[in-house]
Amino acid sequence: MIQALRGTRDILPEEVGYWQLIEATVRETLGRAVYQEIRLPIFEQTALFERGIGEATDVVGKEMYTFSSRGDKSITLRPEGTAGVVRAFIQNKLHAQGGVQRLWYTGPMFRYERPQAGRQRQFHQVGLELLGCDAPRADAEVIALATDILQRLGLKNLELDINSVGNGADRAQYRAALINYLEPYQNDLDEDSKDRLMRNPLRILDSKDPRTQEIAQNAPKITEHLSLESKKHFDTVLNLLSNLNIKYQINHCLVRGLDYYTHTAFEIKSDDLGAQATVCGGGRYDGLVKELGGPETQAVGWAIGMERLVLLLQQLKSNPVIAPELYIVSRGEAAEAQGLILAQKLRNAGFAVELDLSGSAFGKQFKRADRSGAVACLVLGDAEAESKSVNLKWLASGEQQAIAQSDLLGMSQELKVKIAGLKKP
RNA sequence: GCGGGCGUAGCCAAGUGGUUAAGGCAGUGGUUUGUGGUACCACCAUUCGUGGGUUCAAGUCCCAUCGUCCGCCCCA
Repeated sequence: MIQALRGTRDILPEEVGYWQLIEATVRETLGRAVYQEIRLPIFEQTALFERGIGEATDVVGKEMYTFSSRGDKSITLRPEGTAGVVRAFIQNKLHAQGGVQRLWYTGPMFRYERPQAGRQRQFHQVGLELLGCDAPRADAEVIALATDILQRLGLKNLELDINSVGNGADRAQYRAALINYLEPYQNDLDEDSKDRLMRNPLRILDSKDPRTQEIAQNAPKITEHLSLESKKHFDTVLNLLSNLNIKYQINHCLVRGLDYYTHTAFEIKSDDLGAQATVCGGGRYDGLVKELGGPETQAVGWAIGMERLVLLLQQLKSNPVIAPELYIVSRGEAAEAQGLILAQKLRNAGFAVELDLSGSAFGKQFKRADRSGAVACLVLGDAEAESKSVNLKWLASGEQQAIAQSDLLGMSQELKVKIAGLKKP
């Protein structure tokens, strides 16, 4: 048997209701904030990610699906969305429209990793980018939209962690201070952290190794090494969040894994997900547009992991099912033909109609009608076919009434009201 | 990439070397050939993820492989 590749998954009808709920909530919430959807290619030139995300990051270093296409061009399945949005922003000269660009996207991303709960090789994100604004209000708006979406989905037990990684100069200065602090402890650090000491010392703060954590505890904090301007930006963002009644905690160890982040970095986490706890991650990336060849453009954004959101929603509510309102039971050649026509007409009139195609005994068809969750049956046998009528049977009460087929559509308003009243919530 | 757990029908499972692989849900047929929801009856794995091996005998032990889950790592 040929099966789906490791780390990929089928999303079956029993699960897809959650996805649709998330998509509808995102579309509505972001629509109200006047963000525009953007749809982008799933693969790009490898150089886009190498330059955008950073050569030293794990994502670029060991997790990309990279291959050469005919003609030797190196292409990569996108491991995240921001680099592509920025590429499109530059290529289509969206900056020429002036003002800010508010964009969102959704779709599959690809990273070659060991699969785990909440972690696939093909996974899905919905993400948002606000380009062309350096005001702290932009950071706050973007974070508020993320918490809105999660709240409207009914999710509880979420925590917002926030930190500032400053601008390039702040970071260089902090990096030196951190290395200076860590060097005496070099031999006490875990293996990964030793490797990172020169390459990417900020990530050491994130280590889960107990001894390393102990050392990191007393490390200098980046917020103490920010320039006045950076500090002011961070404080303002925090203030604005408080004004919006958004609870946060400053996490001095929060350092995101992609190189392009500047100033604000944040994560929304859940305790109900195991090791892959981050539902939403994002931050400001003031240097990326320029780095990729565009004009100097400040920007801020985030991405939400859809699979992780689905996992949380599944703990909260059952999958919305699509039940028919009307179920058509028919038997006999003429009746079956008429049933098909009625089904089409009723569907066009706005009813959810399931047609029993089995041709089996009436008893069996009624049994299926029951299980389908339908409110009423339309029954057609030889007698009804002969008289061009139909038996309308209400399944809860068992009441039946004979109706001329030609009268059925004229009654549709009345039927809709009655069905709505009888529908199971 | 590293370490560990698991893999019996569509789903949940019992089974711990002795030969017919429990049970439940779902499904199909019947009691009921024009009327359902209940009940009862029957059917539903020559086979235990896959491939090798050990043994007189393997779902049960060993090896490999695939998948899945947990942790590391990474991140959404």
